[in-house]
Amino acid sequence: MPSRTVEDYLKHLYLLERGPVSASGQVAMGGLAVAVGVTAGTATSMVKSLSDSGLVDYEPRAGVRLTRAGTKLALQVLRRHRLIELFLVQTLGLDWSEVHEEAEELEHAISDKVLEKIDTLLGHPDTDPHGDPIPPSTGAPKKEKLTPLNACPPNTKARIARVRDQEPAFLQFVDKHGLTPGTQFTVESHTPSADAITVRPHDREPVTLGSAAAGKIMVKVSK
Amino acid sequence: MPSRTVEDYLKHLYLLERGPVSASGQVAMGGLAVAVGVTAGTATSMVKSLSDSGLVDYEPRAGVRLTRAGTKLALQVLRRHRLIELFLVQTLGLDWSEVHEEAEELEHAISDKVLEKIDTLLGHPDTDPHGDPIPPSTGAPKKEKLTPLNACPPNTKARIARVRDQEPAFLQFVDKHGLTPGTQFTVESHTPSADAITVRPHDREPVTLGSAAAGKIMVKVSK
DNA sequence: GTGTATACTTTGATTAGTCAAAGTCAAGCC
DNA sequence: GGCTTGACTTTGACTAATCAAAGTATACAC
Repeated sequence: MPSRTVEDYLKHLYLLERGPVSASGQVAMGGLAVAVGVTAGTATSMVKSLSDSGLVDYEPRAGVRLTRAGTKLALQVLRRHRLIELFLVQTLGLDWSEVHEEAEELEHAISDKVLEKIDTLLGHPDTDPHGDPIPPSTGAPKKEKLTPLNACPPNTKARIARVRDQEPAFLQFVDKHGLTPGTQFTVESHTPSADAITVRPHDREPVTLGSAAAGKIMVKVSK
Repeated sequence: MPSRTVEDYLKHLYLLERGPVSASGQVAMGGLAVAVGVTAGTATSMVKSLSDSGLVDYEPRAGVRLTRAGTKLALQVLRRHRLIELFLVQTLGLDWSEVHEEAEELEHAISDKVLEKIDTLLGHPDTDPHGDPIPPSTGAPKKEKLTPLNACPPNTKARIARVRDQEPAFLQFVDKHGLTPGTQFTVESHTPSADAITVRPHDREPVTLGSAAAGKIMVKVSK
């Protein structure tokens, strides 16, 4: 049974590997250290020990990459995290802006038995409240082709699929303007020079976002 | 925020203080070490540090006792533990024989916010699935006057109030014969020389228990 | 090509929690 | 009163995880 520390490193490695910043598939030590919230030296020594356990491939000064075994464990952690988030929102009625924090703790404490009960109770969902895919109990999550909102030209009709940020303030903003996953909307205008994009969610007032914010919102364009 | 180790020591100290074996109110180091599952030396050094934090009073070679602050923390842990147990049984449908183990982990991971949501969802219950009182969010649990089943003479009519054991096998036995908290029953016979007591739960077949087993079942005698 | 900034690694120290084994105290027994 | 026994405490060592600071490598700039 890996320690919660190990689980955290693996989880963040997985997210960084598939994240927007990943170029070569190798994750830089600096980025990992920031993600996990430790100093660079700590990350180096921990990665060496993960490497000894066969969970990552590590090339000094080049970067880290999860092995198959490491990826499998990371997906299990992510599954727990995301099912817990959804459970907290749907069953216990917490606000979606606060469940990420809660799940950070619970993901290391919950047993498989309880997790599968939750999965059943929720009807085997495949995304969490932020639209992030919930990995199945074995294997990798299926990936959908999504477009960042800041890449959508005017008049695009699409559906919010995913909000890639866990900042409570941002999530509350998104919620307030009806941009939660599942919402249909139309791009009203997009002015790259002004760094702004205006969208009108279905049945709602239009809202204008800066490009950085819009980049965190992934959408599924209607055919 | 106390570590989970500290929480565990405090919780066990509380249970030992009120437990059947407590004579002077002071808890012996040996008993504490066994309860927490560490060696005696470890218990000694941990208790010294709890004493430095003002959570216990410690007299070397005499024993330990929770301070007011320590008791308060212990009650918070116990509240979490017992609410989680009930939640796992009622909301997620786990078997009562297995929830103790699950709650041992979750009690250290759950936030106050989530706990209060659970409390509300369950309708502010005051006992857990084993009949153990759930301490209120502040203050001590109110205590009910209960009698151990092995102290009941024949023809006593009573209600099962509490089952003081967490062994899955015992709990499954109790469940199978309908001796769960809340059940009304009559004592059919009690033969101290044979160390046996036979009870008939309402609407069920009679069942015979040894004195040790019966001593773990606390009942509320009908007036 | 040499130099320097930046990213990374190494080193040494620290903390929490643990165990095994050696040491000490106190109670009761002869 | 001295001895033994068992409970407790002390000591020394270990592991996992961490940081700060010193050391090293690489890439890029010129």
